[in-house]
Amino acid sequence: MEKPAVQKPSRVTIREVAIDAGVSVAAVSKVLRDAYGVSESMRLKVRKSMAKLGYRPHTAARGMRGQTFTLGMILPDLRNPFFSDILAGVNSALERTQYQVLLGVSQSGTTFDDALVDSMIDRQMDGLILIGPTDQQQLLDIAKRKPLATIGNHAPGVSSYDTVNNDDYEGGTLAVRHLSSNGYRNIAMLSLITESTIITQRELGYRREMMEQELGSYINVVRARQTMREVQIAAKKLLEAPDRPEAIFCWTDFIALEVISVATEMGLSIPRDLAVVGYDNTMYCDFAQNSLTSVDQSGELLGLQSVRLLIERIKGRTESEHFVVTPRVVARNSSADRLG
Amino acid sequence: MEKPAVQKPSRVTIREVAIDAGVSVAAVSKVLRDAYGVSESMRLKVRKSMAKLGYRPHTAARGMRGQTFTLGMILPDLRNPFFSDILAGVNSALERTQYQVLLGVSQSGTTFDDALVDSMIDRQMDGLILIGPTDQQQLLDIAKRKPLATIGNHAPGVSSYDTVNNDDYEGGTLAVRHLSSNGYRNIAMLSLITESTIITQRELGYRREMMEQELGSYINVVRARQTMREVQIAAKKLLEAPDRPEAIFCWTDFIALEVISVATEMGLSIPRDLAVVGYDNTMYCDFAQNSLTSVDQSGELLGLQSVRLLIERIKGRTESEHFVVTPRVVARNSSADRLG
DNA sequence: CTGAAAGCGCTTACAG
DNA sequence: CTGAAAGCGCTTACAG
Repeated sequence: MEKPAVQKPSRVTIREVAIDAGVSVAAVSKVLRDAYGVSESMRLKVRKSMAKLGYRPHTAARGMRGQTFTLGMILPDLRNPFFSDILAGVNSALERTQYQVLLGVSQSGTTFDDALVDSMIDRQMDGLILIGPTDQQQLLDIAKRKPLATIGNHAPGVSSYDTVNNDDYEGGTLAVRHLSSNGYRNIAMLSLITESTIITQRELGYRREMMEQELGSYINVVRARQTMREVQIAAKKLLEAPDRPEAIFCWTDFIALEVISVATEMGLSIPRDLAVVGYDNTMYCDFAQNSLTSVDQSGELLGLQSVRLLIERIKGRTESEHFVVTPRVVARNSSADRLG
Repeated sequence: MEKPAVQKPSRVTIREVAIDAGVSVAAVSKVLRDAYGVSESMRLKVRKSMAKLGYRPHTAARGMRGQTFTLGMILPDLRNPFFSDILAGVNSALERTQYQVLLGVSQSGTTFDDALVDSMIDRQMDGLILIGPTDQQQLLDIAKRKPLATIGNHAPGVSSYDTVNNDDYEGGTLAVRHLSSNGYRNIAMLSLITESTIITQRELGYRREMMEQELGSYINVVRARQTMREVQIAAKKLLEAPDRPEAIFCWTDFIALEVISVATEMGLSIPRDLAVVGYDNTMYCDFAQNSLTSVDQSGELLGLQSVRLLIERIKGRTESEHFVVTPRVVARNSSADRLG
């Protein structure tokens, strides 16, 4: 390996701060960590020297013995604007702390990319926020190694890590109730091929509420992978069937938009010929050409809570917390009242 | 600060590998780094012990003296699916290397959030890929501290860092040429309030080609910030003017979709009453309800090249490289031929 | 309250 | 080709 071209302008270290302030290296370290056992006058002196010299703690060195004050967050992809909402919440929770969040994107399917998880642990992240996959064995293994909080993974019985979720069962219920009260009866669900507990819950909510509304004979759950091609095929199949549904409840907005696209290309009109409801209430729902009704699960709140719980756990909490927020339907034109 | 609850299962260190393999610690380090001066037999022995013990290098410790094999990438936001294309290219470039990429999101406007940049440097990232802001002074300062490559920043004269871009001037030119050849004459541009060189180039290409097509009298550049509200206001103002444009060229897809939304709500039909062209050719262009013509700048290629250049620079290259890819128009219904 | 010293897990000259 | 030793910039018991 050749010599790196980086010409380090010799970083200011804790030692130089100590000399400048006329105190010991240990003292500076204590001030840095806000540890107890330091007099006010020393604290002031040290802070002054830090500012004067432009001292910045060296994260790798801190990580060798203590914390890195870095949280790792893994997203399943970067296409779904829902993650932008979550991140907004994460950032606002981090604002007044020493922590920073660094993101990784795991392209894999039902589990997190082990290489990425390992790499975050190798980099001494203090804790992990994992979004998406719900392989319990993997999550339990990770929780053994690092403080962990998940988003989008129902595991109410787990004690070794924290979870943050919206009530997906309720979300499925609300979607059906909304469509039913707007006059739709033949309501299908376009779901995801996955082991994910959140998808399972949405499906369950859909099924139960269909029964509840005495629409049990219309229950129809079609599952597809999260690729454009597979979604198109699934949507076409639904729309070309002799008992074409009057409405389709989709597991995420992204997919709902694709369904609108397929329906439009088939000459169907939304919502006259077909109503569509999505999930996540992302910004694309608001566009007039979509005007997509969607279940809002408060991404920002989920992000905020995940950070709060994770930092608590890093600081020593050992019992688990499982935070759940109630979703709500944001009605738009794509599911307008049939009679209206 | 309380004691962290992490029960480290005592990581396998380089020392234990050395003992197991019956060699020195230095030897293991050399094998780890693929450094020269190690016999084949020793290399084999060491690798075997590493595998047997499940050794994983401790990134923070490596970072204290050498490299961390971590690249930092900063995105301006998570809403634009264009960044997903870039990341796909980044990942495929990284596939056969030891490097990993970690993402940060900087919400600020015309410069990168210094706190985020500093934090990546504090964390001993080996190099940085920065997307978006183009404050030259800031970029030059960063380049002094770390190997740097930018995406979406034209700086052909700079020698201290590398740049990767599409030819935004050509992109602006192509958009106008496409619209003009499809019969549109009164073509406005909806641009971004920014110092960004890529926006400047797109505007310049737009203006020059309008002149070239003898449409100079129609030149009209309106600038707005990247918020829904401001874009709506700007779009409405354009569409309510007495000399309403026949076509609007938007600086990114995202904004183009919002223009379609505003136009649709005003009762205008796309493309009969208004043609729209976007930029980035993101996946949302394909939806039938959008069917948005867009300038494709090959995000994947940009991501790939940025990694290639950055790693070269980390390995010691000091002259700069400025990679430019030629964009192309992907025509869809939103700009269909007026006569057709 | 304050500080000297050991040590975190590596890499890097430097001898051999 | 191989290894002993110093050191990267911090934190952590442990004395004082």
